[in-house]
Amino acid sequence: MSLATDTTDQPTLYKRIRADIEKRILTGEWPPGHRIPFEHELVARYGCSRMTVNKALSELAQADLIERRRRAGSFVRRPQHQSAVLKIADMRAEITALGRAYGYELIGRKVRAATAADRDRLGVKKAGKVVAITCRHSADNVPFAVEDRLIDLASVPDAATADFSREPPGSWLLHHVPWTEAEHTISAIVADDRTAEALDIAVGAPCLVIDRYTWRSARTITAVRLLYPGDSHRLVARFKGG
Amino acid sequence: MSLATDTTDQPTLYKRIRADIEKRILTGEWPPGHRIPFEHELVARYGCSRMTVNKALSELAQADLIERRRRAGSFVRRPQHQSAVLKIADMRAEITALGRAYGYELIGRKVRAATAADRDRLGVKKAGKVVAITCRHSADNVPFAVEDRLIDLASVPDAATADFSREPPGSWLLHHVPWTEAEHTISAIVADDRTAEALDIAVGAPCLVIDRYTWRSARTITAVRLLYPGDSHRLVARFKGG
DNA sequence: TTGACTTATATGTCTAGACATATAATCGTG
DNA sequence: CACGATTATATGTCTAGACATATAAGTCAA
Repeated sequence: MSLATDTTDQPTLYKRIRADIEKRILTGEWPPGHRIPFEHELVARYGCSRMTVNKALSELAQADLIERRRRAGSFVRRPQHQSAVLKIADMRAEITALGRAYGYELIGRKVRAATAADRDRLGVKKAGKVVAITCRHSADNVPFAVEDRLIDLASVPDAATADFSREPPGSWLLHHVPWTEAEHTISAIVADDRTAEALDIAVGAPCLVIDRYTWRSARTITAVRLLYPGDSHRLVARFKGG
Repeated sequence: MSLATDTTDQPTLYKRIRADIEKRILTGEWPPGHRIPFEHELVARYGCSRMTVNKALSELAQADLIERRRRAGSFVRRPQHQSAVLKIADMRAEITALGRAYGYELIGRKVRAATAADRDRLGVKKAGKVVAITCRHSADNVPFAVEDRLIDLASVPDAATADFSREPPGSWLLHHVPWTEAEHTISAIVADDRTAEALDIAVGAPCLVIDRYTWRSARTITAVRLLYPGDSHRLVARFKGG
């Protein structure tokens, strides 16, 4: 006998249970520290099997909204107020999503033996060959970002012969390297002469910097630095509220 | 008869299945587009019930590593190379995590009727009272960030009487507002006179800006702008690789 | 009071089924 | 050949059990 199934069962049962609990947490009805009803109580309330409420609670635990402790129960977690999910979209997707025309231009490309600076930047010890690429992304023919990239040819030999004059190296890598992990570092600088010219901004104007370091199973793939005009571009990160 | 359970079963079965598949994806053995064995095949391979492999695959789907399509099967997804999880930690936690001494200093605090600019910043229509707070966070007595915050008193009446001279408003809110959602915007500016003085940097030096807008169930709580010296501070975002 | 031992219990995982549902593939028909 | 109807099938959800395990709480002795 399911009593609390008032809402039309458009979503599935476990999703409704999850949404139900989530709502109570987000509205503050169940504040941090509050004990969620035990699984057997929810089973009784929703008139379903334990596996169903378990699935709902497990997902809430995975989303860090609740904490589950054996023998003790499930508790609303304190919000990690200041953590966020930042989505740095693919450059083309990012620009077209703004309803603007994407443009790409290769500025420089060079294959060379890795210098000490290159090795340091890629985080590799052994000497080897690398490709250094400089290019520019634009939106409606206005410079949007300049990209300065290093690809380790020991990890991605094909990059030596790839044609980056039409396809951005980021897109090319996305299609040629199966799966990667990455670390981003965000900082700010002021534009030097070269940057100012490339982005068509004033020398001394603020720039947002994203350094991305990418690897696959402990093997370095690429290191890239993206420079955005700081006053026009914005990264938006939305806290995952479920 | 479980054949492929070679590894010692320290973790649980579904976790081993998940890790197994994840490894093949991350190493590139199963590239994007590759079809994962059907559930019934995995059931046979691991000698377990369907619910167990289903749990493993569901979690991989939730992590966006695979895509599941009815009748067709489960497929390795193309890596969303450039999306990332950015963790903006609590200021105190962030600084102490760096092994540095956290310092806090209230610069200004004022309760006032919301001006048009305040309402715009908070995204509210009706006039009401707000608290405006300016403060500074430091690491080892060196300025780390300046904070400029607006709290909507209609949502958080207690903030009118809270003592922000010792406790940073961020921490106070964390303990007094049950659960919130937030949106972050990251940009770069150059320091003006006031900022330069507060952060003890040169006028014209780059600054990283984080604007955070926080609400709870469609109700505005606070809007805050954090300014970091751009060359010394870095936000690190790690791609979730599972 | 303190520490070691025991017990009760909530969660964690797993099973062997079931029916629902979306859709790829096939089959027929015009 | 093109297009609509049918069918087969993989996933999605759910059940009613089971045993494992961590641990809060209670018990008892030093």
